[in-house]
Amino acid sequence: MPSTLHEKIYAVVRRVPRGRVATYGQVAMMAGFPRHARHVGFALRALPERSKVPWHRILNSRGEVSPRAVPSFDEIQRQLLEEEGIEFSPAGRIDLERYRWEDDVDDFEI
DNA sequence: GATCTGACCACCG
DNA sequence: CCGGTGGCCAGAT
Repeated sequence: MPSTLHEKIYAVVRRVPRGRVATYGQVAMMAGFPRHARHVGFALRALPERSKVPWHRILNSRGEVSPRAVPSFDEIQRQLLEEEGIEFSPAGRIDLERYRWEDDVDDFEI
């Protein structure tokens, strides 16, 4: 029975639709860990690059790409998001009001 | 098992 | 929006 913390988190992240984003805290809450936002980051960090899990759709509360240990990944993430039609502000930030994923609403976009 | 670290968040000013 | 503070907790050492 593989329901570990990571598994649950991945399960939630996997449900994030294309062209939408979610925050770490949001994912944590949906996974059933109201105050374990950091573990979401942990779980995603442990994730292999070419995983099916859309880790790039996870942003921090301010709607920007979280700084990673390896800076190059920031650009990769941004590129992936732009490919999905998500626009970045000049400051490299995303309008959460516009792109935030809510469990109820799973379609209608770009 | 104590200590440190971290892809964070809410809260306050 | 920005920066600092406290909190929360699974891994790594």
